[in-house]
Amino acid sequence: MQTREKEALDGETLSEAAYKRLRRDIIIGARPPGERLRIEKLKAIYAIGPTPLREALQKLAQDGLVLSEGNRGFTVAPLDPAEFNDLNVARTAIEKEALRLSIQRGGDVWEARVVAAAYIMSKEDAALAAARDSVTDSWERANTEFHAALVSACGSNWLLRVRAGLHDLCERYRRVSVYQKLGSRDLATEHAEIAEAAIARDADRACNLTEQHFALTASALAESDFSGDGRHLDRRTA
Amino acid sequence: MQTREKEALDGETLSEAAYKRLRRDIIIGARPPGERLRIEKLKAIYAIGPTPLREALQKLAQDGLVLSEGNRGFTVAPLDPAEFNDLNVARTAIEKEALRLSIQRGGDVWEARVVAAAYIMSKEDAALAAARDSVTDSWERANTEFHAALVSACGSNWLLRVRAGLHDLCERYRRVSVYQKLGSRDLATEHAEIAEAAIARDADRACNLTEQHFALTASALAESDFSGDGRHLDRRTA
DNA sequence: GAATTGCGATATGTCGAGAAAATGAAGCTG
DNA sequence: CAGCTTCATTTTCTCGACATATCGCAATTC
Repeated sequence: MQTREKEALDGETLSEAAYKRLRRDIIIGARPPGERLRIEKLKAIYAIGPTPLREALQKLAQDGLVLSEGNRGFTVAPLDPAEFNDLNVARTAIEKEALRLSIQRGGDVWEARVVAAAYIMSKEDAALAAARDSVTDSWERANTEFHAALVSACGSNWLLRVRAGLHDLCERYRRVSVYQKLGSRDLATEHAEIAEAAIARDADRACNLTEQHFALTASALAESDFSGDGRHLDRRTA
Repeated sequence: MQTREKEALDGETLSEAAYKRLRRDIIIGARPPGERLRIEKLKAIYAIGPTPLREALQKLAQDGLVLSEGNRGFTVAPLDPAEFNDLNVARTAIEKEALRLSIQRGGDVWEARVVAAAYIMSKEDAALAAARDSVTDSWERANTEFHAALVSACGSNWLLRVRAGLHDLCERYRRVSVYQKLGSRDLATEHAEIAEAAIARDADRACNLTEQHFALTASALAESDFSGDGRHLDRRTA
């Protein structure tokens, strides 16, 4: 009886724990793009031995969040506008297909989840428009759930898995972008319209809106000049 | 496209070597679906220590070719018809989008590559139709290159990366399927028509043909009863 | 004075052994 | 006889230390 609960918490291997913690730290920007990830340093920070750390880094490299060079160690993947466009093309294609399938196949529980996510999202969008400081984490959570809810009924776990991976890769860019071009966008309306079209089962409209939604983020980001060149910059302004 | 030949071999990490060898062995079926991958055993087979092996297995788990369970080791991912359908939905969506973009953006070198790949493919298709025994490897290579050539000009490295991953996952299924339902298909014509439509810049037709092409493989496989249950492990038969 | 080359220092990659966990079987209890 | 507990075996996971490769620096040579 206790075993189950303890397993879920304690039974996690250090390798998995390191993977999750590193992943999160990279996505939120705690480990800036281009930073070299030396094992000794990470060992001190996370209090984990070299083996689990290496395993975590290999997995992250497979995800595309970390670059692994031959015998030259690991670095946080740099942030490059060109690569984001690239990434966005792939993400948009997958999101549209998943959305179309989801609208086609979704039932009551799907609708309910979308409605609930849209409700939260509207609140977060409003909060973000008002004060753009401490909202990020909860806004990102809401945004993630909002889009995840929309495609959740698509019926293909692999489509969802790929989508989730690309979503996470984009999140790093998004966290840089959202602040900068915030004034000129009406995220609340964009999100509301997408949800509305999805519930109304208007797949074409929902897909078009989503495409525009992603494209706006992409164009906003194209103008951003985040210094993600690959040089190891130690600190960034929070 | 590969890097320097000798350095790539000498400077290659054991971890990478193990990854490549295991990956290939799993895809071609040398390590059957459901097989438990015990470290000690692999150590003996590949003459590599536990650490590089574990790193390779973690990466393969990230790819979806291997399942990694908590403290219970690794197993080759089972082959399940339902999952193949799932996989095929994702693959079809991505392939179609990449193909559309590629047809739109491809230039002379792209056309040349497609023509060349189609030429090889026609020969391999003919050979496969004639004698269905030892053709597999070269046929698979041709098939891989054929479809890769078609989408190569899509302009998004991430789209290609995701596509390649799904392609590899499907290859295991394909290797089981192609033989069984071979008689009822005309692969040569299917491939030729796709290439023709692509060169003619008829994106809609090329996408539709590709979708059918994939769907045929999927339906052929749905009837196959490969024992990918995870049952027949390396357990000695009583 | 510039380029090269050899050497030292740092970091990465790999191995073997030990700790933690799971599996399976025997023994005990009701 | 069934179900639970206990214990031994097997396997996985983690750590520390060694071997190997890379990078920076200084000395040497043309």
